[in-house]
Amino acid sequence: MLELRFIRENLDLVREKTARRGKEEQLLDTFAATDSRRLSLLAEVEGLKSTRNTVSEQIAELKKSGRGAEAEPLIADMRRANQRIKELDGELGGIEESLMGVVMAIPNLCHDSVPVGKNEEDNLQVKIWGSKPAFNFPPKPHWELGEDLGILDFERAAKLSGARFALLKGFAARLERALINFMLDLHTERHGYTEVLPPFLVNTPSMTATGQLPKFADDLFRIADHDLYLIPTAEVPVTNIHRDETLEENELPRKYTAYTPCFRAEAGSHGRDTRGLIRQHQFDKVELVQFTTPAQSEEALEGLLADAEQVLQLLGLHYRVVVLCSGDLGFSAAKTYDIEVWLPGQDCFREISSCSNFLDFQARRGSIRYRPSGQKKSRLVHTLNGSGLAVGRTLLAIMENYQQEDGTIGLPEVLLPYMQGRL
RNA sequence: GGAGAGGUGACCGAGUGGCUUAAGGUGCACGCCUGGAACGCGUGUGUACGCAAGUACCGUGAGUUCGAAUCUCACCCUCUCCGCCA
Repeated sequence: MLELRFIRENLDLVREKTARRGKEEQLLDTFAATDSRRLSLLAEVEGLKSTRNTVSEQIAELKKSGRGAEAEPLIADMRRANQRIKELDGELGGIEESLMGVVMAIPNLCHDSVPVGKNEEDNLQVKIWGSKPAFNFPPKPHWELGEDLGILDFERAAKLSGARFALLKGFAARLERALINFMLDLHTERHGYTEVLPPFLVNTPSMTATGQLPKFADDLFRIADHDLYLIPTAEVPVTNIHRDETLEENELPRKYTAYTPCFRAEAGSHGRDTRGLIRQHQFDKVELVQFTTPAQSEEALEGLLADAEQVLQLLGLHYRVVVLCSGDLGFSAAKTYDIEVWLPGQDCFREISSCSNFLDFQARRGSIRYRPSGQKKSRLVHTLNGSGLAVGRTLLAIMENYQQEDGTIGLPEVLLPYMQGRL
């Protein structure tokens, strides 16, 4: 969420930056009208309340000094004033609700280093690492490899749960677990993150702070009869650890890593990526989350990206980094790097990590602050997060990149300690 | 799920209708004192909205009242005991 006063004073800038994302410019007109209506209502009702407070004190004085009778006309006045206050408060409540609706729907401002563009075709490649592995046989997609080896079972998963679920067996299940441990060990031991294991169900305020609600409820699974949602990413519980808190400046940056399963309804993606592990309702992810001062966040994004890249480098997987253009940027993000891993079985790069700087957009929604050393006024922190990495996609990338002519799968050396040294 | 106790500022803790402008303490910041420190003394110490005056905020939401931290109702959370359970 952007600051109310900032939008009011920079209406054209916000309008222009929202337009760069290619959406919802008319929101800003609604904002302007609703905002000024709110301000005038506020002035009127606060004036009345101010009077009421003064008069109530007078009434107290009169009653105390035994002149209760003289208070009667004042009390009658206040009864009338309260009528009006009630009306205005009611109207104000309605206005504020719709204003909130508008402000919550305005996306973050994109960072000036973000290329302007319409969709993913305008994303800018900023780095490429490694090279495509050479095969002297036609490489297969992971679903064929997995079904042939009996380690990926989509049919039975469909029986259990439906489409977009997978049953991992034997080597695949073991490899999934190995990858989780490998990633967590790397980030905690070498990159300075603190490991956390958060709840996988969160409430509405948590989903609202990170930006999934109110706009994107359709993407979430909700628990019937409870104010609880299955998390679509560990970003939600981990960022919310410090919701409604004030941190000390010397505690920043704070870096957390968490393994969680992630649950996504994938509404609106019917027919896309229907085969294999690419797009599931449930998948595992190791997430990186950072809380920083405003001065630190730009550099922190580069660091977070490097931490995620390190996983692929150690696994020996060919990848590239793209910076998302304005039109492809997520709602809450000011800047996002996607890491895309090479998949020889499908002859393309696919997203395996998304690393974003949210500036104070989430911090304002969740009231996450820090106190600059020696100052009494607190400020909003900056939040960042990124996948480090999506575990399911890492698994399938290993399967496709390390496949052998006989249909078996090799292993990156760094995983051997996690796989008891063998398949 | 049942019974009981409780939720007040960064923290502890007082406060059952109007000098509460939330006492007192701890912590923290700044200043004085000191060769330097401790002790002591003094000052300050939240958030949101608003250009400001000001308004709102004592778990959340409704209500009663001229006036609510304080009274009423509902809900949420924490603790103890019981039941159930991995």
